[in-house]
Amino acid sequence: MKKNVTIKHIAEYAGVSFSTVAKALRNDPVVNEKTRVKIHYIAREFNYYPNILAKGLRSKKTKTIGIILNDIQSPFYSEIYKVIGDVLNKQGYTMILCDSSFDLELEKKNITTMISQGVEGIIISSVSEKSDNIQIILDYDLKTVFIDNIPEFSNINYVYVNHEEAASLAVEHLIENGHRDILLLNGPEGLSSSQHFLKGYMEKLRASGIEIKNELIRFIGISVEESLDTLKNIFFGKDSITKKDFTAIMTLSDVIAIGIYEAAQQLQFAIPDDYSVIGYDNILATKYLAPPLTTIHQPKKRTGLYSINLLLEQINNDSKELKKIILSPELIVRGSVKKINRC
Amino acid sequence: MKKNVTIKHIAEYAGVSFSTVAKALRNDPVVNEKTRVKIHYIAREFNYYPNILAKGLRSKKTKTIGIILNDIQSPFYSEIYKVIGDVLNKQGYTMILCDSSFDLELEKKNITTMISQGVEGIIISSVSEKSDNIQIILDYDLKTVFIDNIPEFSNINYVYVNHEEAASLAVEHLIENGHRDILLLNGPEGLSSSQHFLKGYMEKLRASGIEIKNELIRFIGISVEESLDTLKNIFFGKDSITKKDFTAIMTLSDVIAIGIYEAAQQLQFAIPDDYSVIGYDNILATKYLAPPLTTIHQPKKRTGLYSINLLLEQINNDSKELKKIILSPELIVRGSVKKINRC
DNA sequence: TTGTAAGCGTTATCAA
DNA sequence: TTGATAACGCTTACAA
Repeated sequence: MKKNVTIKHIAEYAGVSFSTVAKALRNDPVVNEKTRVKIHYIAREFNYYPNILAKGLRSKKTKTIGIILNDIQSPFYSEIYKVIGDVLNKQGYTMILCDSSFDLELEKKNITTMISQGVEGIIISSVSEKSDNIQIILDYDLKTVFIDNIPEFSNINYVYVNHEEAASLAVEHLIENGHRDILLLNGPEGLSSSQHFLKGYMEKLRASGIEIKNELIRFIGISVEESLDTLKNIFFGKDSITKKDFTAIMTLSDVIAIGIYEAAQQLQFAIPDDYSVIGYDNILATKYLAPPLTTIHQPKKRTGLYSINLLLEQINNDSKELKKIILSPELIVRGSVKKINRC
Repeated sequence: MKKNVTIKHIAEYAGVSFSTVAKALRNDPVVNEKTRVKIHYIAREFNYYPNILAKGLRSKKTKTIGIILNDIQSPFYSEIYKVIGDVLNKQGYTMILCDSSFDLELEKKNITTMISQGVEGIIISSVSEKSDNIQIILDYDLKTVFIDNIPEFSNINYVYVNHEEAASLAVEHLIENGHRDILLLNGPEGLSSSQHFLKGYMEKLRASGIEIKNELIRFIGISVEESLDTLKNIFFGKDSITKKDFTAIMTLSDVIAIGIYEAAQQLQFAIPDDYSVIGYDNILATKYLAPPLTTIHQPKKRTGLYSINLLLEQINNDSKELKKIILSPELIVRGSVKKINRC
């Protein structure tokens, strides 16, 4: 790495003191117009890059914010942080992105790293709703917006899409189409989204007078593979239920739903003729699947926008005011649910 | 933000000097085992988070690396930086992610920000192959691995998937299936990937004795929308060509191909009966589209893995050795190409 | 309008 | 084995 050009070098060359350079570079009106211009010119000539570390160390302004998610590859999250990144870029902030992979230890490491890095704030989709990790954030008084779940702490900002309502919407649509035995391919059991989703599933079923069967509720990782494996086991008789025990499948994520499409190919069943399927998230590709996936839309762009605006507002106004935003999901009817007549 | 706990606070409480604390925290064997343990204990009690800014300022080791891409939301890139992030996390590095949106000015800003942030190295998919931006990187002697294109500078590390070969593979497959009039929905004209891809397209056509028609070559943004718009214009007679002028479409990206699927829905044509389609990248969802998309696979995981390993190697060994890796794409035949008999 | 000096939280060197 | 001190590059009073 080449030795860095600092304000001292510029000062020396310009024949002024380094604090004058500092002021000139910040366009402090106190400095003479001529010297200001000259110093800017020299800085440019010398390829001067201000050292954010030094700046941050002194002023506590690092112009950096952290994003901590459980799966940065997921199209769901990437749509969210895309808009966050755009806003940040416009405001001169940089974004540190971390993946917790649904792991509390990793999440803890990510949080402490963020603190060590001196971020001005974070947006986090936490692994759990009441872990010690959240306490770390609270203790440190780190400016934070939670997304995708609602931690069980009152003094917290969040932007949340109502997963319970989403599950309710899905169950309702399935029931309207004659389904009663609905296999739920949920996310990991420890994940709060899974719990909210489960709650919506159960309550809607109960409200409709349909018996809840525990064997139809599965907690799996959010991936094509785990979804596929689950169905394989069922089809190959390695499971407590058989392929006759349900007529519809709903999932916590479109990615899991895609796993069902893969299973359909491998196990030779038809969607929606053999099983109706409803996903969740409404990621880009779902519209073009065969058949187009009926799913529950999450307002991802708004989640991103609201969360970053909330965070920036807190940072800029040093505000302590709590903001809680709950967004509603929306049913998108396409072609993966079929009306059936029960005997 | 709460006032930070520093080694000075710990030192005071422990009744030792702060430099002893520093050594103890780094497990320097020179310090007495008892004091070492005591200091670690206190640090933990006090919620001490080492200040990376100060550390970086002093030691030049920020444990941070930067990733600069043209579209962080793209499933293609996200698969790449997912593996990069995993490796980084394991090694105690953090990742700054920036989006250049195919814009040279934004890219420049991203690069200078990275430098200002004191990253130890960057992985970049540059907008162009010979911009001043690359010169900035070279001038600063910033440790860098280029991906997804090959800048026209000799002293550079890269991991590149041969786009020319990819286009060639696509054209070949189309020709084998009887197609001669192949609409190319390429990326932005200024993008080097587009140029490589174009070259492969043209050379394969030429080698096969097929006339190259310039009207069949289109440079568009990599998005569903622009792809859709292009086809709409053609269908609505707002273009120099008509819908009869081609029998197949190939694209620089699966995302563009998805735009064709959208167009098929809106404009009521059938894939592959009316048009054969070949994509590029092989992103997750393509396998489940209707019909499953025939595409050219890019080894994304390997691109990520090789590039981060290359970079880390450079950083850790302070090596100046140049490494150039070229990976080969691979044709994935699925259902979106149909054999036709020309009259 | 410009310069001086202290300090941010570390690391690293040298002395005790 | 521990402590004092300078330095990293910047911001920010305060003095000139």
